Amino acid sequence: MAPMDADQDLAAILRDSGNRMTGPRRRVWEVVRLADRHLTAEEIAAKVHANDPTVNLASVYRALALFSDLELVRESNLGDGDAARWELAHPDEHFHLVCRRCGAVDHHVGRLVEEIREHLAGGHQFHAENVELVVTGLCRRCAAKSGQPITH
Amino acid sequence: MAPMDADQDLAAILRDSGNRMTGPRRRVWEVVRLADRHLTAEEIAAKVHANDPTVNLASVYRALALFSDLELVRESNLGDGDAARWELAHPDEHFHLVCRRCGAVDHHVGRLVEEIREHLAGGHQFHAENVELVVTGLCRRCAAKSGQPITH
DNA sequence: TCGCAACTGCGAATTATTCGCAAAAGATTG
DNA sequence: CAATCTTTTGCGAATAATTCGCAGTTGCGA
Repeated sequence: MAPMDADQDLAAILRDSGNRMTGPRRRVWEVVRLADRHLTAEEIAAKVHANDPTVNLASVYRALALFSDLELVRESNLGDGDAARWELAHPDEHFHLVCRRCGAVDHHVGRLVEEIREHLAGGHQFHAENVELVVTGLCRRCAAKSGQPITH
Repeated sequence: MAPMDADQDLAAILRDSGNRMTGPRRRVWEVVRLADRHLTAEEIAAKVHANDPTVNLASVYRALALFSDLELVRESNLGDGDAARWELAHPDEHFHLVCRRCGAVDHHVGRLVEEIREHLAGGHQFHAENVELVVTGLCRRCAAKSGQPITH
């Protein structure tokens, strides 16, 4: 998908939802779309600034909130309590493996989330919309050297 | 379990882990132990204040952090991004159903979390310690009156 | 090209949580 | 049961992520 197509797509989605295509939104969209992993708002802002240093952090937050409403991106709070992360809202359901020692976040695509949805669909008096599954523990590398002091 | 027993238990656990039994800790423990649902730090502090208004909010946070280390309580971030909630770390695995409209949090005990653990135990290069599953959507009551404006 | 609502940058406000520090209180020992 | 040593507390200030208010700017339909 060439950049311009993605631009056109975004412009169309925005227009159809009564919003405008703007510089900050285009820049944020580029960054999130090309990211290979979760990014915090600060990280996104930093990458945006590489192209256009005039874009404000508040506008990054506003763009992300809008994209989230439009279900273009997905916000997750990965348990560490601190900063939220954003990623492209691709259709594959997945969950996150967060290493409590080194902080690495691994995506894991599989049927698990679907199974949870199915489980909930049967009999539960709850209309599930969003399933957020975060597993914390030790990644392979950190499990290997377990016992050593934690250095962040 | 009479209050004094729980006190004794807490005192023993604290002593064995090289910590001291103190007034603030006892009060926070009482509140969390008797709570029938998740509480935020502010809510816990308010209930603690009913018994002893001199206990500081910072001490509530410190007590909760300690209890969390000792695996007496469990902290969850229920996706809304804002304040964390605490609950007793009972052995039943469970997950949370959060209504995005009225904010109600429902506990759900079942085999689901165990199944997730089993799923992860097989073949994944990750040592899972904590599974946090938060499902957001609409509770029965709110799903019924869906379409009406959201009033928090 | 005009006009106006939508959007932005800026800086200040909010809110949950943590920190530093001096004073207070538990445990331990004599 | 007093002395002491260490942990813990209360307090208020510091942090940090996110949001808000507002005046100025900009996208875009007419």
